[in-house]
Amino acid sequence: MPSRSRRSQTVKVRDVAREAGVAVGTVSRVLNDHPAVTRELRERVKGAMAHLGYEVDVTAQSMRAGRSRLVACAIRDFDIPRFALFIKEAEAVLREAGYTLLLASTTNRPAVEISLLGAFRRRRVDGVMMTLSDEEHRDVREALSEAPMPILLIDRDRIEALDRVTADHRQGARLATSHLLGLGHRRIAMLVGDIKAFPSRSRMEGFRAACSAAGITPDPRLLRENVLSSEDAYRATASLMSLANPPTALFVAAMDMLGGCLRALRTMNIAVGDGISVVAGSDSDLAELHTPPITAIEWDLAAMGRHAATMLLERMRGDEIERGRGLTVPTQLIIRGSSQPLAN
Amino acid sequence: MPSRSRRSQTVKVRDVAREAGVAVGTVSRVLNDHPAVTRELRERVKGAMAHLGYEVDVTAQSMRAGRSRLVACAIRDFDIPRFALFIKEAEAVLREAGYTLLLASTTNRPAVEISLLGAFRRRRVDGVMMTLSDEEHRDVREALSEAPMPILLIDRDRIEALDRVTADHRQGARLATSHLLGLGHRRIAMLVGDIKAFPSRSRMEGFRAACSAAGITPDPRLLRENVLSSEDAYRATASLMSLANPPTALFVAAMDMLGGCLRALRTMNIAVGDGISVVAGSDSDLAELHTPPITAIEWDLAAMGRHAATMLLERMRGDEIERGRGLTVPTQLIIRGSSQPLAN
DNA sequence: CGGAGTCAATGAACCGGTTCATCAAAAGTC
DNA sequence: GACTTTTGATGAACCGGTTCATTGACTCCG
Repeated sequence: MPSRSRRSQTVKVRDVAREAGVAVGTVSRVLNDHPAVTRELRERVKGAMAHLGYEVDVTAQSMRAGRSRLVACAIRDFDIPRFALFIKEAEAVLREAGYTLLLASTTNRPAVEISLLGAFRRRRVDGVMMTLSDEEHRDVREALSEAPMPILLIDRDRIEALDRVTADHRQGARLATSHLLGLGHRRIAMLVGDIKAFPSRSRMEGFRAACSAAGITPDPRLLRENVLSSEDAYRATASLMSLANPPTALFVAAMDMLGGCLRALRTMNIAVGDGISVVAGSDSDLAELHTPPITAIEWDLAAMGRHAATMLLERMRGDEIERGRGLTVPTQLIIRGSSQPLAN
Repeated sequence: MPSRSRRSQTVKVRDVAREAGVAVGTVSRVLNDHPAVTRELRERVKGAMAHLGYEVDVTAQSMRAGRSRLVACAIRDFDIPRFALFIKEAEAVLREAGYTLLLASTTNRPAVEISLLGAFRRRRVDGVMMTLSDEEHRDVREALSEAPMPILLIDRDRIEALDRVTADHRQGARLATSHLLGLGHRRIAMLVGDIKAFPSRSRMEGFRAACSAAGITPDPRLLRENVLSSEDAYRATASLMSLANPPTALFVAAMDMLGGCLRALRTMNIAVGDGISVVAGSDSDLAELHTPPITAIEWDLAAMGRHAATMLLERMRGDEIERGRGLTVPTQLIIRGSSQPLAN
């Protein structure tokens, strides 16, 4: 059937009403399961709908209702493998509740974040889950405060007015660092991502907390920030291992950067575990199946996705809830062969 | 500013028109860059918009225009890491063209696929990119043929009327199999996913083609279909290696299944390369950085995403193009240490 | 039996844009 | 200078649902 003719002959509430011999308002009531319709009419209307092959136009519903049943998710970059778990679970919860997920990537740029917020607003999106490249950015904060729909932050914590779901990166980094210190390491290098964002910031805090608890002052030359890609991790690792006094342990604290780090060590012929201890900031098949397997920090991203969607749904429902609720999922350290006692 | 009061005082075209002292039609023209507006009025209207903080309501536009500027992407399961690359690139191309991406997962079930098509239609989605669990499924085919918007298939090839973007899995599998045969292997086990879907089907074809070219008849006990998760791969590998006459080479031809396979081999203390040769159906950090590194098939998923989005955009534009265009990206074999000559 | 109250059903108005028939003014033509 | 054509601007009608004031029928109660 050619689409042109279909379009012109789509069935509307009026047609259903005529077919069933009722008013359009009654058809609308049936569509929305309004109780004030007699069983008989309800059946008749449903029969007419089935007979004519009627389908509601969600656009028209949205326009009148002022809500779209769309929820947007904007994250830095959704080719981060484990992050897909978050999205998957969130989508499942949202779809269950009748919402459809809109996806966009911010590429970690404030300007994109702001323009996306505008696009979501123009689409009358009912709720937003997102990360932010810089929580202190003036224009971003302004755009957030002007947004008419609820916004939930993913792994960000600095904007008190907004709900958020975070992982306890501070704790994870503290565990990892203490573990390495307990093995005798003193020269521990750390690779983190954008220090303006909560995850890297709190990992750094955890690292420093563990160091100072052990009475150690970290060597600033061993701390590398802004490691945002696997290539960055490669370069940072190569640079660290070329120092006159290289680290004895490497804490690759950013997500999904382990590959670049291991690649550099392999290129330089440095044995993991033996030549240098390695701890990864997030778990993966790679960490688990590497030789030796890599000690890693782990947390439940699927649960984060579920919680995020659930909290956002509550907020969209307009329940009277205090502003800026936070939920934190715990992190844990999985100790494997890549972290070894310091030789001699 | 409380959101309730905002909602009631949103600025509309009427307000802009009044402020600028023009008709609503003129405001609409300015919004849509219609040429028949004098520079002076255009400026005045834009000034009024800026002054009042006007923002179009995309919902209202969609309703009148009959199109939503939404494109839906539905795939089996978007926690397949490398697949995220496809989505990322597709989203970038679509956003550039003014479209927003809707995301949903089909969980590989025909019923879900059909219901999603309904949901997309009700939302007046302008185009769809999707995978299918079973291209021969009657109800799915019917739902596809009744869809009023263009649909592009991702890595599926059986529905002639629809555009498609595929990878040359047949070639990849042929290369991998020939490589193993060339190393002397005769008992080659193969793990594939759902044989009803194009990727697994064509991988199997490539495998058989390579075997028969070498005059070899594959042992059916070594062919395991329906390996859909890492756990399935674990079980299949364990079962294969427990055979009285186990394979000497393992072709893990499904995407992202390598982890489960390697886990099983490690549990059973079978050395990769030495005890058994392994070839992976898709590349990954794990394949590259494993000891020994894993020979793998590789193709450009980012390019697939770009092509898919571009082809769909052309189709949505209504260009007069022949139906059912297909684009295939090549596959190649990256030979690494996990595939070794058969001992003795 | 009359009046209040309940309930189902009605259909016009509305949501916020776009479209298009219509018109006035300016430009072009002879 | 009169007539045609072009161009810019107008605003009512429309897209396809939902909402709500109104109506008519029926129930309840004194």
